[in-house]
Amino acid sequence: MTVRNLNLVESLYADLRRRLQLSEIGPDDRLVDTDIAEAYGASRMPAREALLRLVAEGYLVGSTRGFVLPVLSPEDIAGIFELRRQLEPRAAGAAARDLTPDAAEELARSMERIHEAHAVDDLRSLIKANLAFRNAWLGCVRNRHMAATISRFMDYFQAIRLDTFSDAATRRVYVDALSALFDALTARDSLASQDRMTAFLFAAETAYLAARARRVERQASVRPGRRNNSRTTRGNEGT
Amino acid sequence: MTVRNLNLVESLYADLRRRLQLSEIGPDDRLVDTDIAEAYGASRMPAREALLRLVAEGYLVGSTRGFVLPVLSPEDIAGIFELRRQLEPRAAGAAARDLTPDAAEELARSMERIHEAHAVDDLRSLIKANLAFRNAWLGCVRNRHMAATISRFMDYFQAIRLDTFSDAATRRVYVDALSALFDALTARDSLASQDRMTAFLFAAETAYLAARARRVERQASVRPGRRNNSRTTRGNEGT
DNA sequence: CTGCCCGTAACCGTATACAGTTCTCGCAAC
DNA sequence: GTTGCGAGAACTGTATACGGTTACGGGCAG
Repeated sequence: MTVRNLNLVESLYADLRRRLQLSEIGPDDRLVDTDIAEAYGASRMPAREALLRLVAEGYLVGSTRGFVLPVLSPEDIAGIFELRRQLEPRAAGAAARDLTPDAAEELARSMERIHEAHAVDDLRSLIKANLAFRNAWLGCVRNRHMAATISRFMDYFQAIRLDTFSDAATRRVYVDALSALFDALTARDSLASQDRMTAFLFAAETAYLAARARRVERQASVRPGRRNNSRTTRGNEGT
Repeated sequence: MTVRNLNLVESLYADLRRRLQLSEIGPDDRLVDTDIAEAYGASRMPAREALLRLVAEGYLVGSTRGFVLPVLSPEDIAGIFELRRQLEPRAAGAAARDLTPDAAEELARSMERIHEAHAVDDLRSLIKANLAFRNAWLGCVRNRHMAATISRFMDYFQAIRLDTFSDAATRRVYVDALSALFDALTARDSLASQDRMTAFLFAAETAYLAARARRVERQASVRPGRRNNSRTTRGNEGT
């Protein structure tokens, strides 16, 4: 039991990250090391280390009562999207150039699923297909540091994906922009891919800000003041 | 003893990172959690967690015999510099725009120290002044994610700074490029800062590659084949 | 002298234990 | 009904312990 396949903390980390990407962990969830450890049949340490790693990477913040999702400030959001605009157009251009046939097929499949899910309001499927689409083109980016960095900044927004996609009109704009990007990528047109990625990012930022506004408003109405629930977020964002 | 100021692993991490930045930890050093723990009067766990965090961020790789510096492949180097070229010109432009008087003074002091250290071949001082220069302008970058990301990718190259600076001719080119950047920054000229940062990065890449070649050559001559010392690097670069 | 083999020590990964801190909830007073 | 307070639970941070794996080095055979 001591060593199953290889490295317990690694698999715990991977699974937690997957759950974050799939939006399975929401803003109201609290992650506690003992719970996770129990769920995986491990002890506290591996769970704790996996959580701390997620904290170090900015996916979670520690509080005195479990680990929770960070609340991104408007400055954070603007900053992260500024970064993404610096990196992703370039990466998309590279992906268009180095696109493999397999990846092109995967992109097409994912795009198809995105359209379907969008049509029938299936948010879960939409999130999954969106993730598959992302992984497909990022997989063609040769620069692994570039791909990893982009992945990381994308994931900051995965947590409230459900909110992002809940509004059909906003979602429409998002899907259209993605569709245009898809065309450029599969045409293997680097320049067009760059441009459309830029456009897509602006659409994504708008969608995110709208979702965030809805969420804040909802929270304000649900919680009529009583008991300040201010997280003692002493998180760090280290790096 | 249990809680000194706040968070032991945090201070261990910070100190280790500082030592990495100051090139105090070289490619031949092996970091072992028990040693570090003892040196700081703590137990293994905090030391271990600090080390694992450094591994997760790509500063170290774990082996079965302690933690060591990763050996960057040519692809890694090219990739990281590609990233830096995407980010740092933009950041330098922002810094030029938002430069504070304090920061300008600090830049001037650092630049002075860089010239002095360069003149007298004082590599340690050069590294320190170089770091101070970097921190001064990065401190004016409002986008904290941008600044943090840049810092991180810069630090990948700190480990063999001594080698980078050991050759006077190479160093000359490096310092000249930095000097040009300094002029643009203190003139608060965003466009010129962008351009000169781009030029500086090419100079830095050249310097790094030259240093790396020297190091590889030196290693090859010292170690006449015998006993492959291939680190079992199962490190990951997670992110 | 050289190459192989095996014992040993070093080091990692995981588990368990304990102390300190902070939130929560119930209870009592107003 | 509301508010203040205190005991206990919950959770984190750190320490210690143990088993397993792998590199290292000395001894023996060739």
